[in-house]
Amino acid sequence: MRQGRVDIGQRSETVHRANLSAIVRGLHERGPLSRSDLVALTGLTRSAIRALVCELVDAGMVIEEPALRRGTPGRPSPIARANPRRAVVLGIEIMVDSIAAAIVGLGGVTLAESRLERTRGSLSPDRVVADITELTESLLRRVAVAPIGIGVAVAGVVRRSDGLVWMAPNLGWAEVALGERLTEALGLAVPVSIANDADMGLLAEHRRGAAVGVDDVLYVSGEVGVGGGAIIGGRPLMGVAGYGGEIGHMPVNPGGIPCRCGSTGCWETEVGEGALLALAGLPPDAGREGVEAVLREAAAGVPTAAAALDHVGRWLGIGLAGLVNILNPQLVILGAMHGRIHATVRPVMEVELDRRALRAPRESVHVVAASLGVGAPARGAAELAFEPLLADPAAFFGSAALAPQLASA
Amino acid sequence: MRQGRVDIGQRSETVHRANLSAIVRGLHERGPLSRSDLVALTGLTRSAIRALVCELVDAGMVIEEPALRRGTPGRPSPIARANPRRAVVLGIEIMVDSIAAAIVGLGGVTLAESRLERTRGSLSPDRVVADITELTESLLRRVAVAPIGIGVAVAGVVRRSDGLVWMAPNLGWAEVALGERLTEALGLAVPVSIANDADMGLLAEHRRGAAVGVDDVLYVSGEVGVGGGAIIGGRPLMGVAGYGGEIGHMPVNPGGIPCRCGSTGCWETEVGEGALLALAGLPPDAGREGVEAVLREAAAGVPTAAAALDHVGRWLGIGLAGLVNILNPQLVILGAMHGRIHATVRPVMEVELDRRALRAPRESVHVVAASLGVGAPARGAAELAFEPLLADPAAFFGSAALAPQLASA
DNA sequence: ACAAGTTTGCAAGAGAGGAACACAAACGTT
DNA sequence: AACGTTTGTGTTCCTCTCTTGCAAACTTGT
Repeated sequence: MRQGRVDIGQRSETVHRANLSAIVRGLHERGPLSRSDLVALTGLTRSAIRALVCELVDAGMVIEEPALRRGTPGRPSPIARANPRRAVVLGIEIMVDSIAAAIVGLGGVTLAESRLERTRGSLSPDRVVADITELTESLLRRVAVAPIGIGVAVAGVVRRSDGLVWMAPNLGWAEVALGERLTEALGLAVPVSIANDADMGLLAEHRRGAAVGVDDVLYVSGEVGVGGGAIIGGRPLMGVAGYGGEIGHMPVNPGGIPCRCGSTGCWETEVGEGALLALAGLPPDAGREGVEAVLREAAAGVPTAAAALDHVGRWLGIGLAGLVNILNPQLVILGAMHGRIHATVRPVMEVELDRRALRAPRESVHVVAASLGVGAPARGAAELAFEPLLADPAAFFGSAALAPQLASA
Repeated sequence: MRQGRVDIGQRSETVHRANLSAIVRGLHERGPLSRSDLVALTGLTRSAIRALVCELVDAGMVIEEPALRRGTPGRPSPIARANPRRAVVLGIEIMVDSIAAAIVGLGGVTLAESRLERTRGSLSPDRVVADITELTESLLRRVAVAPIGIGVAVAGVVRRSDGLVWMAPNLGWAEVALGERLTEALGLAVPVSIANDADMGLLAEHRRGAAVGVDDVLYVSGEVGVGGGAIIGGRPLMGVAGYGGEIGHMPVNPGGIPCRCGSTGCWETEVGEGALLALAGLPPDAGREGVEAVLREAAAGVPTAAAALDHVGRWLGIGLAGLVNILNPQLVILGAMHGRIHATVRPVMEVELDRRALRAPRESVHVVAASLGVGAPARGAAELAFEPLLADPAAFFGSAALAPQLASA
């Protein structure tokens, strides 16, 4: 009767699950909360909160601390806090020039992290999988807690369902079954979720950065390519297969420069790192240092550098205008290269935005630079890996996370 | 304690509400279902379904019919069907050249409808409100049932929260408080929801048309302007203020033709009705008949007409490629003018789409013409007006909809 | 020390769906 | 025409979960 599909009917058990979820999610996302805070957050009664919190304490998910006097009248309310060592996840990022991994505990605490710098273009799937295995095993040895999930952010177009990396031009990958390969290589019997790096950068900003509490956010992250992600109505924009958010390849100038995707005049050809470096007369492989050099030169009054930034800023505004009209976000976050040039190009960008976005959506949007720096995708990937636990904490009551069960050990 | 905000905590009452909602929504969207269908749909037990259906029958929302033999073994299951006269809504559309209203009953049956043709540009807010009042009162007199909600689709940029029409260039409106004015003029003590016409056309297609069961849909509807809407992950893309979906004003050719929005090279300037007519050498006010003339001429081999369609088709593909990359929809529905020219321009459109959309999202998308014709926005508006009832049927158990309570009467 | 205000803890109560059983109706076979 | 099989209803009792109401605990301010 109850086949694989989602049953929309609800039962008392569903209620309990949802309420446990609300508490754990609240503690994970907002930090420690008193019981009365939880009453206010959920709208449940004190008795219900008491029972639920006790259940979570018994399961080890939550630690309750005696109380603390806040100078307000009334009996002080005990503080509940997520137990970071009761459930940890592994957040991994595979970027163009580095690979990083972090172990994050419930509540969002980073317990350990490590990064390998790599030169661009030298990242074969085999090598990456080997690097990640090594990073991961050393981190897990250090922390000695078995993770409940693994999230991976990768700079490419990813099918969410099975973690197939359809295309990652900057890594030179095509159709790499990264999900399968990592599951096998790590040998940990937990789910591995693969996602796009920009989507994960956005998730990190939404949980821990500039977009906390904002339900309609657009994220633009320009590294070698221009990636992006969006949160619409509080939920990540994924699309039917999880390929959504590839804003770098929207045509903004169809008669323009050929793009490596096969089209011409994609946004990426006008606002990508390559465009900025080329206009500034720097070699295309100058990378992040090249961008810094352009910013320095422009500040020093070098005309080509200033013109390059002007061009990129202008086209940034043009593309954002379209996206603002389509998505009506409350916030636009510029990450990576675009975050770094934001302060400089802001005036020209806003000229185009003012001119080309419809007045109504224009007035409801703010554009800011990302607040999290390097490592944001890994943190977002960790949040992704936490999602099953946050959605149904009771499903994890049984698993004793404290016994490390490494693949090699 | 339980202030205005949404409490995320659940209680047994929530479960009951959700289950009633699932049943009513199922009957409304899918048509009559047997009790055992409802068991399969919800995953609840027979006992629970029985109790819930009986409750709905007692409230008059649902009519249960004896059974009917279907030639399958087993005891026949009684058929539950939504009672169309127990709850009706008013769906209204304000388009460039006509105003229409329909009374739709629970289950999606149109009980009465009426349309006023108007010449373009002659639609002042006062006149429109008066026309709607008249249309509505005559329909309500005919049906003699008081509506539980009113939905209005209007060809303009609308703020959902209060029904402010921020801008409707084709009607010549700016900042018209349509929600307030209609609430007052109609004098019915029920909520009036205003929305964009394309969003409502899409909602109609999603509930009753080509997009039934599809959770990621993009809708493009070109009339005088080019409007659009999207459903992402099963939910309408609204954005922070409900302005989302204004795809007509994404810049696709920033050095191109000035757009009436103040920008240049908006998609609308390349694929709007105005562009087609101008390229075909017809006057800009030739309207829908002009488009038909262009299609006829092209079929007859007139070069300018063919070239005009080629241009529009090509740019249609270019813009769709960007949108497909951004949203990764499963289905693109072309409504209004774009639905009519779809069959003709399909080849060139697909050339651009194949070339400019990334392979992964391109392969997961189908482009089709709208399946609902004239009147789709009004049907969508009716669905919008039903939403509160579908979300919480029990809240409407008290109200006796059968006593007509007209404004004038 | 006392009053006021807030929160905890506990026990009883109410709402809602689940499980199991008996029974009913239709189909196909013998 | 009688049989068993299948599918589904109706009913009763049970379990789960949150709410209600009351007394006690704790802090602040007078």
